[in-house]
Amino acid sequence: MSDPKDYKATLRLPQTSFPMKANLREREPEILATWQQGRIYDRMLTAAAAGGGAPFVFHDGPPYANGHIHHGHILNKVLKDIVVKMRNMQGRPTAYRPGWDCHGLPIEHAVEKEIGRDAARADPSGLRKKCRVFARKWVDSQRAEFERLGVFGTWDDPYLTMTHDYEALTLREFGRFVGRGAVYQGRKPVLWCHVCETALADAEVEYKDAASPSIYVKFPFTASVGERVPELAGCKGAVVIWTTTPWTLPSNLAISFDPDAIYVAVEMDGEALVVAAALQEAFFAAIGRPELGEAPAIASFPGRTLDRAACRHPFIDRDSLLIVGEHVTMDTGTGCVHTAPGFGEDDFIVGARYGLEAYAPVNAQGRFTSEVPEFAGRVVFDCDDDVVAMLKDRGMLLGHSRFSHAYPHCWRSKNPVIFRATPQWFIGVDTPFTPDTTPEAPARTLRQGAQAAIEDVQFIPAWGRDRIAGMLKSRPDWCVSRQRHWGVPIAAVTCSDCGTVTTTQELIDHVATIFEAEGADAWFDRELADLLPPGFACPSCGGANLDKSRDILDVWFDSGVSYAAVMEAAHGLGTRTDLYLEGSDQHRGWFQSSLLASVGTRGQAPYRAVLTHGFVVDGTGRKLSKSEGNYIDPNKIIDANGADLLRLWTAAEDYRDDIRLSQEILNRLVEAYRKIRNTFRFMLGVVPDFDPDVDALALDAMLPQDRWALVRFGEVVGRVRKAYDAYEFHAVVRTILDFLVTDLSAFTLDITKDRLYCGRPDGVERRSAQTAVWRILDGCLRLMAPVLSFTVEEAWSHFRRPSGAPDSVFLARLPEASDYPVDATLAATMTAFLGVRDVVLKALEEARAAKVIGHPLAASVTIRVQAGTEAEQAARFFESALPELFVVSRVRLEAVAALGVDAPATAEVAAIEGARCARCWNYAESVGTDPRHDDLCARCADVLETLPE
RNA sequence: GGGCCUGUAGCUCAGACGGCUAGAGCACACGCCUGAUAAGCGUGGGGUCGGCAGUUCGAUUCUGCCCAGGCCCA
Repeated sequence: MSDPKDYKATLRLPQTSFPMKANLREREPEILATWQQGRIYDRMLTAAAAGGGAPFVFHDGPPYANGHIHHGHILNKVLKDIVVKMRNMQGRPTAYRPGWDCHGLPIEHAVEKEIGRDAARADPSGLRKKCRVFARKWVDSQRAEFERLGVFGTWDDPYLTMTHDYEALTLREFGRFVGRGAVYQGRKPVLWCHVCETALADAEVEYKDAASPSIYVKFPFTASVGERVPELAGCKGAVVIWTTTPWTLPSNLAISFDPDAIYVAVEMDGEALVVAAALQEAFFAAIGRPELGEAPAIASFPGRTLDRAACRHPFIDRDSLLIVGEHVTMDTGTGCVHTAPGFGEDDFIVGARYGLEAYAPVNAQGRFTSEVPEFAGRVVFDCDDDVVAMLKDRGMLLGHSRFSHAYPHCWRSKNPVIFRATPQWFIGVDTPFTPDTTPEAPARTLRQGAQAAIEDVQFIPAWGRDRIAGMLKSRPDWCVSRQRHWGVPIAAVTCSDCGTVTTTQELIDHVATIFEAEGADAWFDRELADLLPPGFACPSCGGANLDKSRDILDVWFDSGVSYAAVMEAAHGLGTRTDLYLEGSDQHRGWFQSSLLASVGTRGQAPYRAVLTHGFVVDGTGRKLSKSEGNYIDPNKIIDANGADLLRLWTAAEDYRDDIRLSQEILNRLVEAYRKIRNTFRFMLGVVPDFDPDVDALALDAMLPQDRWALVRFGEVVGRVRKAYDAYEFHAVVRTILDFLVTDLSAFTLDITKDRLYCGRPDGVERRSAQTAVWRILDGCLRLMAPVLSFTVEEAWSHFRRPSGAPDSVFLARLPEASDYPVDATLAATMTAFLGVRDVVLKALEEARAAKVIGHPLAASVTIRVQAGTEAEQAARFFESALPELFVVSRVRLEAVAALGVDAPATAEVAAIEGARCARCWNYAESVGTDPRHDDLCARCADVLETLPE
């Protein structure tokens, strides 16, 4: 007789070339290369289309082509990729054409820094060419980073908002708004540096502490005040405002009140002063009359009472309208807010509601124009003291001090900036119109149209609709012009004879045609005469002395028309896409600009569904920032653990809320990843000699416990598919992981080891287990492919597939629940049985603790169940398999009339007597009964006889 | 300050017309195994369901306020 160890060679122990160590850092790039060489993305689309399923139209929101990608990009792109792969694997061909937003200030800013401001100003065309190169560089960089994540798409043919055709289309879409009369030229306050003589973007200002004058000013009542508030009829008095910019007082057109707040009129020195009740005390203290802080009011009324009444301007011969606005706050001042629509954003918005003009008698150098004769020609900041003096002379000044606060300064000149109303182009949201595409529809405004359109959109999560609706409700007209160079120029001309500024759809279409051939650079490079339609003249005076407009379009307009540029124009995929998927900041950004662009021209939303995800935050829920030290470099994660870990992270977290990222979370995910990988590996290891075409057993030939595994997996498949359809990827991961851990690793795979290792290689017992494992592995791989793309593809390449199965998992379909048996009776029996099993496992643990046994195969178990219960029925059903199901050597089952405990069963564990089979390690009475193998059980002896030497 | 949203064990997630001792996986502790081995199996501990009020016979689940955090505005 030989050494017992030799029997190991007679077992079918797990064997696979799929390595335990993932080493994704090296392996993922190899897999990427095979995808590229095999054109797997293209073939995936073809395979999906083969089933005749309806295409799913998905449209990528373009990231900004500047800088390396960060976690937010990763989250977003991987979510999109999961959608694309999942849909294709459902048989719905889903193309993914990534895009980039290429125009705009940040790039222009960066290039300007590089070449210097003077050079940029002197040669806009040269600046644009450098911007184009800069954007292209980052497109290439980000593309490589996105591809490394395993994201499928037409990376060799992305859409860029700076290509000729895109620029032309952007302008044409703008022309459609012009054509229907929705575009007007108006004025709007923008941040302005009077030293640089230029408009600034928010990103170009720095806030620094500065001391400003702080003054309280009286605006005397007109008779209208007494008409609204009877107590004040015929009474001498004034509304009191507070400001830190005295120079804006000549431009005051109104005073804003909080409509709901209570205001009081308090007598001081024979005069009624109106301030907010909440600020009465602070106000009188500030002007040195604290004794009036709690003085009784002559009158008390909500702000709305004074709506559209008027006061007199303190030193100019005109009225100041009393209005209400929600921007009024009660933290400082008097609650009565000085409103100069030409010099403040809030002022402008609230003023527009009352039809007040953006009055701004200040030129580009920051000097008053002749409209303000007292100060004409002087820089506004230098006039503060004189304004104060003038107020004092007229008895309109109530208090004067210095006030230190954060004030915006120009990033370049370091001078304080002002808001200044400048000419801009607007798309009116309250102008009624009829969309081009549905001329028969009744006219309505862009606002109304957009509000109606989102009713027909599915929002995931549902509150997205409320959020957009809230913004639509209060949004002002869309200011679409910018005083910049890097963008799509607004094709407009100024008549040097009469000063009229003109743009028409005809002009725009003509220019757009030139852009198609030469790009928007043509506007800068060519003479105006070359750009105009033949015979074009000033529509106002007929003059031909025209100048080019130097404004460009808001980049949100560029990306807002991407649905038209990409889906309609390029792919012919119709005017409405199935899904937009972006971060929740895009409710104000791209979701809204796209909505307005589409509703304004086509009368409908550009999307059928909008999915939003939250932002990436750290382990405690705070935003990530490099200065806070809570930033984890994504490249380090990829280097250490592979892109699949980031894909798993993306999928495993519930993106509807903010998504947390921390080292602990990554560590947990690494554990989960290992579990998944090891389980795949084990399953691959037990089926290397299983040919699904010839070795698979029919369901009724399988052992019931194996059949149950398929029933159970069918439930998992159903749940996972439902989760995919609802875009609940964290439920996908959770469902699969729980199944893998609980049902497979700890049960099915554990209990079938004996049959898989020791059973006759082609015997029914072994083939039954292999059939279950093979089918579950096959299904699991396909289910997980959209998430763990690299790992699954790797596993798939080590997996023995049926003949004719595709070589890439992405050419396969997701499994369907109907691929697996449904057997409610078997499922219920197993559920009852698992209750009994828990009792046995606990008893085994106690026996282990008491040193009665070590390995469970050394145990003999006696279980008692109550007669007539589900537990008895289940135990009887599995009676012959009980040792296997408990992984013990012997089980005695007894049914008793009364169990006496509140449990489905009781169990007693004893150390087993007898001999242990040297091959399968079971203690069996049959050991030694076969004379040819005196150290083996009967089963193993039989098996050994059938094995070739 | 406003709009929208979030807050259940160390981590990721379930849950509930308001009603039994609030669940799972991981992590942790202890133990077993050494024929999934930089693996595998078992058992166990752990939560005043962000806080405070209110409605109710009863609230983690409904309402209000507060605190913490996020996005977008201001």
